[in-house]
Amino acid sequence: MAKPTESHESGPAAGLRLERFLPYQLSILSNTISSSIADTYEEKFGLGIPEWRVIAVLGRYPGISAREVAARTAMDKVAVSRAVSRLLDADRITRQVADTDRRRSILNLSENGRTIYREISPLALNYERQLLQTLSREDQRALGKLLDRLTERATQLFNRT
Amino acid sequence: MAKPTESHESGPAAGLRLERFLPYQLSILSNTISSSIADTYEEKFGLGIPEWRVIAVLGRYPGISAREVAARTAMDKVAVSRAVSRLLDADRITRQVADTDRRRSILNLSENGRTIYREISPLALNYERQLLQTLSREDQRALGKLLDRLTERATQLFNRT
DNA sequence: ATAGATTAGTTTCAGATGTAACTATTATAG
DNA sequence: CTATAATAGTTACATCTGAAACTAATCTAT
Repeated sequence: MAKPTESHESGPAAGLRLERFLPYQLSILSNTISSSIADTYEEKFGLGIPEWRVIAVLGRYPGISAREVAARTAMDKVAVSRAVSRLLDADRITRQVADTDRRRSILNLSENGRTIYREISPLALNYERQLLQTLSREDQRALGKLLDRLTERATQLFNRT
Repeated sequence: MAKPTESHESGPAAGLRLERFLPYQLSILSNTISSSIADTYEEKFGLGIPEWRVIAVLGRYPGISAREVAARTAMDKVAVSRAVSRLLDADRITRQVADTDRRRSILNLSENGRTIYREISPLALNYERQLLQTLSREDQRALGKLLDRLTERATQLFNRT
């Protein structure tokens, strides 16, 4: 595999190297992690990431509506609807109609779903721990802050037309 | 919107809060940034992210093959193939057959493609700059290192069956 | 030289995803 | 009250995407 001649470019584009470009780096990192996790969820529980997110949030906030699930998972309502319908099919959650507002659903983990939640949560946390092991405590804290700040900033930049 | 009762859970799953879960945070951040950028590329140049990545890498490494593009963009060969065929249709790149190996293609930006590259690169870099503005120089450097280290680590963890 | 294995790239099929349209219900303005 | 708007959730459609099968060319071992 011959090393390709690097362009002797200069001018406006000279600084753009994909592998140093933050959005690209983030995308690679996020995809690597997500697909690694997705493989585990899929293999062990037959769960996709959207379904897993719904379970995670229902484990923590029982009885919320699909709308609230969407808000807490950054999924859109269509994705939630689909995930919910699969989880219902597999008897992993239950749904009732809210009697105060009959448009609204009340979602809960079924016994089955709770079992999955209890089994999968430690796996998730363990995976995260393994990832973070490569960083010092201090770096871990720093990372969290940096990501929070960037997320806020990205949302700002995104929301101006 | 009533605040949902928080689960009084304890035990193995007690620590899992989605919004503090690194894979989730990364996914949100990456998606926010990517879709913000994608909108710009799409609106101004009619380019999707895969096409943009191919252009970016060909701008820097003219004459490489589809296989090498894939290696440098972390796209799979199918995605590259599709991006290449769209770029060819739009006359943004050229393709010749390598005479040393007639399976291999030799890809280059067309004049048209070079123009796009020159226009879009500064936009990309500018967007990145705007993002990073929220961080001090030092934090920017720290971020880069942290992401590199995590990426390496994630690849490790991912590649062991 | 030639059979089998590898590699580059494309095509196909099936499932995932996003946008917009739609249904049912509740809220609001007059 | 009633008409209109707004909200929760689902469905339909069109596009995207990944995995696997496929084609063509090259390599390798005998």
